Amino acid sequence: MMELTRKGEYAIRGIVYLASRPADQVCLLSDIAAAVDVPPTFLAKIFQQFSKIGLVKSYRGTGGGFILGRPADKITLLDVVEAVEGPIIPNRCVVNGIDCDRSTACNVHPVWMNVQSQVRGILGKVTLKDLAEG
Amino acid sequence: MMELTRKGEYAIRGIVYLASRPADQVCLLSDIAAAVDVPPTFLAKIFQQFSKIGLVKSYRGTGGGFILGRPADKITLLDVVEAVEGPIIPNRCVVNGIDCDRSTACNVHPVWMNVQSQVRGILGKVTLKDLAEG
DNA sequence: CTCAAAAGGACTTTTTATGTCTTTTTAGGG
DNA sequence: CCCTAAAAAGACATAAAAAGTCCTTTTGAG
Ligand code: SF4
Ligand code: SF4
Repeated sequence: MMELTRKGEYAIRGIVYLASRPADQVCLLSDIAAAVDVPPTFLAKIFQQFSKIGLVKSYRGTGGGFILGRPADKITLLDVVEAVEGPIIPNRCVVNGIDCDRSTACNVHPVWMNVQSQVRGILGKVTLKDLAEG
Repeated sequence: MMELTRKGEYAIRGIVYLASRPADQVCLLSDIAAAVDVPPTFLAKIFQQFSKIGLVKSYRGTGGGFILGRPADKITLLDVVEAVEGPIIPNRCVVNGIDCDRSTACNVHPVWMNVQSQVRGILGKVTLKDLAEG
């Protein structure tokens, strides 16, 4: 259970690679895709999602490509994962507001809240800078 | 991401209910299913899985049903979840032996190992006894 | 022998994951 | 202004997993 999808794995590989390049250098999607071994059309979709929420900045047309949307130490693994996979939700009932009718009396509920909190804590402390360097 | 499937949720509800009953009382699957609001045929499959690995003990024929396979404080939430959902695997590369060719040089890899370890730690410390009582 | 209950296996349906393809927009350079 | 490069957008296509149903078989008590 709890398995990251390929989309998530590809997303991480792609943006970590981008973070490993000189910060001011615009990278072609096709180059990134080749470097991290991901189908280019699929990676394109992923980077479109990144672009919408500002994780990367895109330039169109000749000489276009991608750069990070902010410094690598200001983007966490949690940002990246949640961008493409949605929020970290170990169980439906941890979604704010939308909880099952049992949640008040349920002893399992707090366990999932705890899992969510711990996982978010771990992923939120790792930045692209950490991942791109050694 | 990391969402428990319905099967997992149903599994927990079912076995927690069983743990809340007197330990020596054989419970009908149909009663459990009704009590926790799960399709009986689906819950049957789940309890068959439990039975195979000894989480519950089953009795067939007239007067048959299910009881826990061992005391409620010796069954953890991790046991239950892994029984029906398989091992806790945040990413493919954390499976022992089966790792991607990048794993040695990959900085993300240890993060997933950490996530796996934390989640297993949390779920492994919660027993059915904890969940069945208050 | 009969009835009750779980076990097993074959199916079906729905949803999610994993892509591809085509067209459109944007931008730079001659 | 035109041509070309590159990302954005949207419509598909295919495959796999999730979620459940149905039918038959085994087992056991009375
Ligand atoms: S029964 Fe408990 S753990 Fe399950 S969805 Fe409801 S509140 Fe959450
Ligand atoms: S690239 Fe790193 S995180 Fe991704 S599967 Fe390989 S070892 Fe794991």
